[in-house]
Amino acid sequence: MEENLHRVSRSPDVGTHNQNDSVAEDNRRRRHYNHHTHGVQAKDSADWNAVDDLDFEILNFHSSPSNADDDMDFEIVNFHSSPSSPSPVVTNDEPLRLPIPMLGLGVPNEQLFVTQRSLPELARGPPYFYYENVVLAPWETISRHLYDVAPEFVDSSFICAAARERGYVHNLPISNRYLIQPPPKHTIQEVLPLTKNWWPTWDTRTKLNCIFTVNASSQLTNRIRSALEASRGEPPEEIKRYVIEQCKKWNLIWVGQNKAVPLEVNEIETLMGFPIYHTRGGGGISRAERLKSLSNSFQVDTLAYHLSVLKPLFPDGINVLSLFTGIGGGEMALHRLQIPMKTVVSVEFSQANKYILRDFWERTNQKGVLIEFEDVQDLTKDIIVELMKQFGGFDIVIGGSPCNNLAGGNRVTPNGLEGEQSLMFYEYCRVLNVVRQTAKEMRRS
DNA sequence: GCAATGATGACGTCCCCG
DNA sequence: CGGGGACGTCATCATTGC
Repeated sequence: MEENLHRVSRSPDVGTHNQNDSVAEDNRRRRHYNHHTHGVQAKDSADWNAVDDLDFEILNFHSSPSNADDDMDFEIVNFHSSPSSPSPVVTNDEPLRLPIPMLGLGVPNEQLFVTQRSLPELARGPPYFYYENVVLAPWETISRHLYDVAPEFVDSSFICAAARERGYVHNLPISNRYLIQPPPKHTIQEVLPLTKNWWPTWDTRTKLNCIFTVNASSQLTNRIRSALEASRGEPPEEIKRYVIEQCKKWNLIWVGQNKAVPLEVNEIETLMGFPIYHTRGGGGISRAERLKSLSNSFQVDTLAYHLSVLKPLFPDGINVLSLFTGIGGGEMALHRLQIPMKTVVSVEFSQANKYILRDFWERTNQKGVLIEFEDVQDLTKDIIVELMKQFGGFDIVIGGSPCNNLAGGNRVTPNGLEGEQSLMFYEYCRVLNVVRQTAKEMRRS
């Protein structure tokens, strides 16, 4: 398989090691990074962004709500790349630091804004790429395979009512981003107003945790209700602690007196930025499949915020290569941004997800062409080149590769980036390289 | 009856923070 | 240093559907 080439070229020792060694290596590296996480976080993340020697301007806004125009007190901080790391390239020894809070290059209504960044030469210019994965992925390796572009780490709880910590590696412009309207509600109680009637005062949650594939059982709801009914009035601290713990663990919401239940499918659809019934796909898709597909999806508002910079660049529409499409979070973002999709070439293994995307495509009366592939390995170099000649090239390659072997919940096959599903990352790289290389050749001729 | 689908609970490790 | 949180997988029953 071709991704072996990537793996062998990754570093001299990996090809001969088994998976456990590779995981151990990643763990060792992560511990090493963790050692460096103390200190000024903003500076750290800026340094990691500083893949060449240009400085960064970070604006910290402290605007007072009364007279925001006059009283705007902002400081411009110039961070220089550390003299101890003269190499402009992200290497194994370069520490990975997660920004705290996880605001990426800035999100609406928050104080941190990075107004410009410099990309490595190889990463600059179209076609654009946008790659996503979980925050605990081995980003130093991922970044190295994506032209050394530093990931943008964003927690979607700054944009919607559910947490979703993700890293996004992309070469998009970053100025003049905007949210699609209407902006998502920021709290659980706003998104699900009926819960307000039943939400106990001692449950102080306003945000949901990350949405997973696993679902709480109805037994748990019964256990919680029994525990609360046993005490009339204010429950004792011990009961409260137990209930809160379970609510957080299973993302429960209050829908009745002492009734804490798991989220319904259409509630998750709303939280993830999809219209309700998006994953119904015209029927025939089980509830379990819908929940799983949703938990694996993009948060659409977050994605659209990043992609919004494309709107003025492609007034006539855009050609999209969508890898690991899933339920079409990228397509939904572009659709809600009203960026016409002239062509979408989609790669998706799951039959249910293909139904969902096809149903979305038809239901929203898309004028463009939708071409589907099942296996990313069918997207050979020849086929990619042929598609590009047919449509005049792709404008963006978008996708989040599988995280099964990287996710914290996986206790069976936590094999890291070389795991059976997660190594699909290297296929994203392969395809992206072909697309960017071919685009370069097409421009020359 | 049988197969397909749903429900349930057990399972470990990393990272961060207070 | 201990607690909480993270795009999950599997075997085992129970239920549904033909």
